[in-house]
Amino acid sequence: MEQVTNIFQNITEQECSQMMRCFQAAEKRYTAGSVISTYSRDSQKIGILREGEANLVRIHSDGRQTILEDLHQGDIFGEALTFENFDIGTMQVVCTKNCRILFFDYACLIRRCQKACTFHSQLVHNSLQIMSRKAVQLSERLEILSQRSIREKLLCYFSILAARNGRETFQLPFSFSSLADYLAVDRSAMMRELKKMKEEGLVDVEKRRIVTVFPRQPF
Amino acid sequence: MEQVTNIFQNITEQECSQMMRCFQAAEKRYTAGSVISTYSRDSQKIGILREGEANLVRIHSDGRQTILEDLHQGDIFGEALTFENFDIGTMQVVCTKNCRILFFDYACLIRRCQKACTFHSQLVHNSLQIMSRKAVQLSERLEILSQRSIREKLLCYFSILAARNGRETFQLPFSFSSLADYLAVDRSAMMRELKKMKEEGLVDVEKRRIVTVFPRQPF
DNA sequence: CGTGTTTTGTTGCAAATGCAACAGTATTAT
DNA sequence: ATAATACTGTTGCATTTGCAACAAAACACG
Repeated sequence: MEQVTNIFQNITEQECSQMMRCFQAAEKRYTAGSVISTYSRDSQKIGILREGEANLVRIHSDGRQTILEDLHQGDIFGEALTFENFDIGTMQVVCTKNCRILFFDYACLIRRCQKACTFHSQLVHNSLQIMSRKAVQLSERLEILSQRSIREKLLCYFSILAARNGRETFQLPFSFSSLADYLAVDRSAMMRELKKMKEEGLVDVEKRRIVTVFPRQPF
Repeated sequence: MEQVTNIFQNITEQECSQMMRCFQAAEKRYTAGSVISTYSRDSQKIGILREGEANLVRIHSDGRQTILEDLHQGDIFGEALTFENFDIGTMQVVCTKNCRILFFDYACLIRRCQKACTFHSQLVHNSLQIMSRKAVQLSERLEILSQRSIREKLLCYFSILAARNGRETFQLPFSFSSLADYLAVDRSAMMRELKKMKEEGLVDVEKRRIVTVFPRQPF
């Protein structure tokens, strides 16, 4: 089974452009830092991030704002998908890099158009896939953050990476500083703990190459 | 705009039963503790939790298992939705309470059936809604768990509840013990911090009724 | 090549947190 | 009504963690 990363996956270039006409899709460009606000009351648009990066943020009453999701290439977003039963106006999509975004009517996605495009169910399938993968990714990070200690967080994350790589050796996908952010812990405290773990022979770290030495299950 | 909590929302009883015949849907019952494992290779089923509670868990190679999602009434799940591009076999749905689950073919959801039911797009809409709400809920919890201190976690969660309720007073949706679990902190440490916050006049707590006293923005 | 910037590695110290344990209260079941 | 169970509130203590600060190393770039 193939991984769906793009909402247009398994839809040919030709079908795609046909569909875009059919959907009256429009592509827009945004510069880093700008806010996407094309939400009109009568026609709900959904956006597809073709290029760049953006955040879905909530603006709190006290002025603080928190990032609800970070959107990457291929992600879909829109009032119709996330803003429902939230105070619109408290939610925004903010570009963190220059973005290219494709908009089309949400109604087109869930309903077959008049021309009854055959690839329509593929589109729905892809949307569901993208959204469910996101849920799993979020749950994974939640699982890590709900560990109590730095050591447990590291081990939890490492075991996920190891599993993903199919062996007990793997490459860290980012710097130790970012790792600390990802685990939501203090960097120096994390380094200290990592050192201890090395000394105890739990892991082997050289550069960003990690070798986990998990104790065998006794059973 | 109405909140979608049920995949059959805005679909009449009659349409629903018609659709169920059309989909060859089948309802099954599971007792608390049992594992749902009706995933066959050729026909991908999705499940709808009509009653009860269940967890989507991953079984790690070291025997540990972690909860990826907890499923409640109205949630949808299935290999087609979450298990793709994961090692099936490492993922299970485990009932935590007695459950009533409705199964039908995933293909039916994304593709119109032969009889071209008109309420089909409503079904797709509902599915997308349920899944996107889940993503927002998960992000919300992530936002909370990425706070560094117990105090920050409490305040973050409280401000979400307050915003949700539209005022600075609200009711805790669960016990303090569960709250500690939700925030992934030690219960006694949380009680201690809560007491301090009361003493400092930051919050007012009586039973499960919380009144937040956030300092006014200066500007 | 040199220079400015980011990342890594360390440490002392104060504060926050988890753990264990216990008693009192509320809630539920029998 | 009574027993059993779950929840609340509290405390002492050891440990972990965050914070601040600094130096060395690695990297980026003109």
